[in-house]
Amino acid sequence: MRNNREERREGLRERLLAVTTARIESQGLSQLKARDITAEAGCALGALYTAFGDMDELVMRVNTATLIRMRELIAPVKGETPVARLQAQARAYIAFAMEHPRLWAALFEFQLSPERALPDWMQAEQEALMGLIAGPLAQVFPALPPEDLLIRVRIFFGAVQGAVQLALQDRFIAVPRARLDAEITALVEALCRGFAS
Amino acid sequence: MRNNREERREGLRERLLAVTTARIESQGLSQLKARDITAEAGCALGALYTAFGDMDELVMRVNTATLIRMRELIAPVKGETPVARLQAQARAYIAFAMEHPRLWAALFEFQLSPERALPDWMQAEQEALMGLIAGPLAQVFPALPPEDLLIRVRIFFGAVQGAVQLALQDRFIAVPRARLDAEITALVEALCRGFAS
DNA sequence: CCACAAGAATGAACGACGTTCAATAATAAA
DNA sequence: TTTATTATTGAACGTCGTTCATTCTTGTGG
Repeated sequence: MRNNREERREGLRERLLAVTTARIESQGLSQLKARDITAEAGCALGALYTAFGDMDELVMRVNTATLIRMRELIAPVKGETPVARLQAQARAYIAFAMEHPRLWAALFEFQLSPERALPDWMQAEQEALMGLIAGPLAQVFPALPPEDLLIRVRIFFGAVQGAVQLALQDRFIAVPRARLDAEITALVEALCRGFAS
Repeated sequence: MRNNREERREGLRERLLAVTTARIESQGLSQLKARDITAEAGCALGALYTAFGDMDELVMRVNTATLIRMRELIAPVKGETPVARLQAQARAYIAFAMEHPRLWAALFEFQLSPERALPDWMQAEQEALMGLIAGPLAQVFPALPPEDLLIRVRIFFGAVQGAVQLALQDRFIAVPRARLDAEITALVEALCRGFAS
């Protein structure tokens, strides 16, 4: 049975992914150890390397799954206007970040070795997430050529992401949820109104 | 001679700081090793721990020095209006980030263990850097109460920082320097005009 | 049902890392 | 010069990710 083999292999992969996701969510990326993961998953240390190339790949699989979860949350968000839609999307982003702070933090705490290439499947998901705001942004800036829109999307996404990150992980100035929502909503409004279309 | 002792001790500290700074700048934070640093500084491995508590403290000293360098570059920047000044400050920030990309990246790549407190001297320098934009921002938003201004400063700083970071470290969409300057200048303009004062 | 080849799982071993500390060397005091 | 104090040293330690010879399991042909 070829089937049986691949099923077992896939089962191990899924168990490892689930355990790793749970451990990142409960203790953070920095506390992640291969020995803890395999012990909790009920397999040998070396088994991890039969399912994934290395720890980096495992973490990137978890992060990609996180990006997918975020995309599935943000994609259906609607709005009466393109701007209202972008604002609602930003609030959905905040909601996820506050609900799963360590999973969300792992997205940027993880640093791939500089010489290694980002896997296609992760790059694709990053672009898919950014693609969610490309549509509304194209409506807000109808005169912008496609290649300029790519840059604008990144500036926009980076601005929202950076503001949320600084607000949420600042240890000294606690920003209440409602206040953060209001600030980021205003931020999106400002970006849409203020940029040259 | 008490003097002689402290001088030697301080000399070692400065040599280690200089070597660490140079190594971060040339190879990045991820390639930093205690053995390399002490070998290049001409001291024993253990000597590092007579000068600094651990590697984290050494890196935070370098990062704090980087924050100081940035502040010294940004502080004298003037502008005809508060908004123009903020824009010029943002461009100075970009200039530093592009001139010293790995030193700049080390500022957010470094992650202090969650249970450890950020040292006062680093927190103070972070606040000093943010304080540079508090003045102009207070002029732009004169009606904002002081405690709300603290939050606004963080949203503002985070947005610029996030946009620059995503633009500079994106491996697929290269944003030319002139274009980044223009985008961030527009971003600052939009933030100042768009937010409720 | 058995024997056997192919593949998967195992965990001891490896090398690299940050950190520690008993031993040594250097320095100031007597 | 002798002695007490302090600074420096680098071997050793514990922990980590990763590898790989060995063992066990599984699917197949007689």
